[in-house]
Amino acid sequence: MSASARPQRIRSRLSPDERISKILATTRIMLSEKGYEHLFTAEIAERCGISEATIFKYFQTKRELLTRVVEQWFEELNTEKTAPAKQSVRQQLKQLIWENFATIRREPALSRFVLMELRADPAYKSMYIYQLNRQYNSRILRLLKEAIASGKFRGDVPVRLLMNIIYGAMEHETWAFLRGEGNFDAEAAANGIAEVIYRGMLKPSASAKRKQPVSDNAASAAADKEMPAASSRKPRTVNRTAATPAKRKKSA
Amino acid sequence: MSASARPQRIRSRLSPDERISKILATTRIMLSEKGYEHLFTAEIAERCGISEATIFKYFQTKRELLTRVVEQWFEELNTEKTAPAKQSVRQQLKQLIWENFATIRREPALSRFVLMELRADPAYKSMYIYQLNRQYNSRILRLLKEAIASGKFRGDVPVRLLMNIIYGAMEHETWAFLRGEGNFDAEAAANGIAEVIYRGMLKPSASAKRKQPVSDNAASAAADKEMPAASSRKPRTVNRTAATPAKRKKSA
DNA sequence: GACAGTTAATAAGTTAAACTCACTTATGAA
DNA sequence: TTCATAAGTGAGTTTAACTTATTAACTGTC
Repeated sequence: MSASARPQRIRSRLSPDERISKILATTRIMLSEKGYEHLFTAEIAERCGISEATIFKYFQTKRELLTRVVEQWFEELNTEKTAPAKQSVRQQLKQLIWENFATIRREPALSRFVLMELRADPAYKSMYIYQLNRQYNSRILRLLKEAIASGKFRGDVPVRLLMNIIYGAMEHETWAFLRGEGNFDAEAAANGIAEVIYRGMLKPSASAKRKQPVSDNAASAAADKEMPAASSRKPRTVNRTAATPAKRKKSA
Repeated sequence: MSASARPQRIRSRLSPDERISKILATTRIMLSEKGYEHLFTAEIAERCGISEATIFKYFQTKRELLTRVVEQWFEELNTEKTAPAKQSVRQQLKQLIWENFATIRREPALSRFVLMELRADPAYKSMYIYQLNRQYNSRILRLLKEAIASGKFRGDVPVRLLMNIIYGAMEHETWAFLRGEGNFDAEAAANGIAEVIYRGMLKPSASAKRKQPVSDNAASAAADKEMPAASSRKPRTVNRTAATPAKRKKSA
């Protein structure tokens, strides 16, 4: 076999931007497939059809590469705005929580990486991903602030605490799923969380409208209209990526 | 200097139990000092005055060693029971949450390890630490169940969800601290979480006792009486330690 | 269409830290 | 005193992230 056997190095030689895109895209797919702890730079390189050294030409560390992947993901998420749909606060809250669950379900590996690795990073708050995360959370934040400002919600609980309750609850509802223990009921969970928060925050005076029907199924399906503008707050002076390398990185 | 210079190998040669105890104790101290990502088996060995190989004689992996450390910690925590103090549900809830915060503050590094590493382990639910964690949580769980059973709390929200809300909230309130960004206000956070949960769960009918004074400071200081027995549920068929090695562990 | 300068890409390393194994030696029982 | 047992270790191996010296693909110039 092999008539004209020339090993012929058909090296592709892309522009940095193209190469970086390709590495990021491949990494994202592989991260979803294998999960963080089973993802190796050597394999990423192989799948990209390049050498490992090339990856490290464009990314200082493996961690930086993964962080960039997650940043891209969040940028996507922050683009696809959903409808603010004139609903009750109660329904909006549930809807936003449900959407958050949907995001986690769509990308378990990426979510896991954020929760496990990035959030615990000592430099987290100075990372770009922190800003992106804030932006992602801003819809719920705005809803809560408005509900308080308008007098529907009580003013004696800090919004920050409310956010922590809501996001903490979502994460906890989600851990078994992220561990690979099967699906979770986003509908029920979103409803439950929204319910407790809503009832816990409703102003006593506002309970003229007594005994609302607590059930509220359906209303899932993520809508996709535009939102005014409002949330185009730019990251302040934040390192794009660049956090603690934490691992190795000798001779810095 | 050095009159009778004899290198003299004063090898200690302890019994397995003693050696294991010493390694565990040393590891716990070092984990608190350095944190998980900067803790190396070589250093642990050095501080124990033994060779690295000895550590691996008694612990299959570094992860197993750390897991054992955390198990011991939880066993301690589950022993030091605090007073059930006949207080209102609202006050008990706050108190228990506050105690949980106090535990995290006392051992940030151990807490971080549990939250970051163990909880995300695919085998988490079959690990001994999962049982210990359940036992640790059982006080809040019991409180909630009783509040529901007695009719004080509504019955339309699953206790599991309530637990997730409470523990999720605590974790989120705690992350900045665990990242090393300074202290947190356990008093305020415990009060806020208890407040939202309590109001969110209170049965409408029970609001005859209208407008309770919401403030409720002090009441911190962990008491330390005994509790009946009640929570001596044995771990079912659960591996002591033994989870996914996840890293290395070749030629298994 | 040869030449040179630039820079994408890589082969062949190095390093760190978890883990292994063949061997050594303290100890206690006979 | 001897010897079996098992605690302990020195000197590895392995793996996967990261480095560096070098090669060669492309670009513009004449």
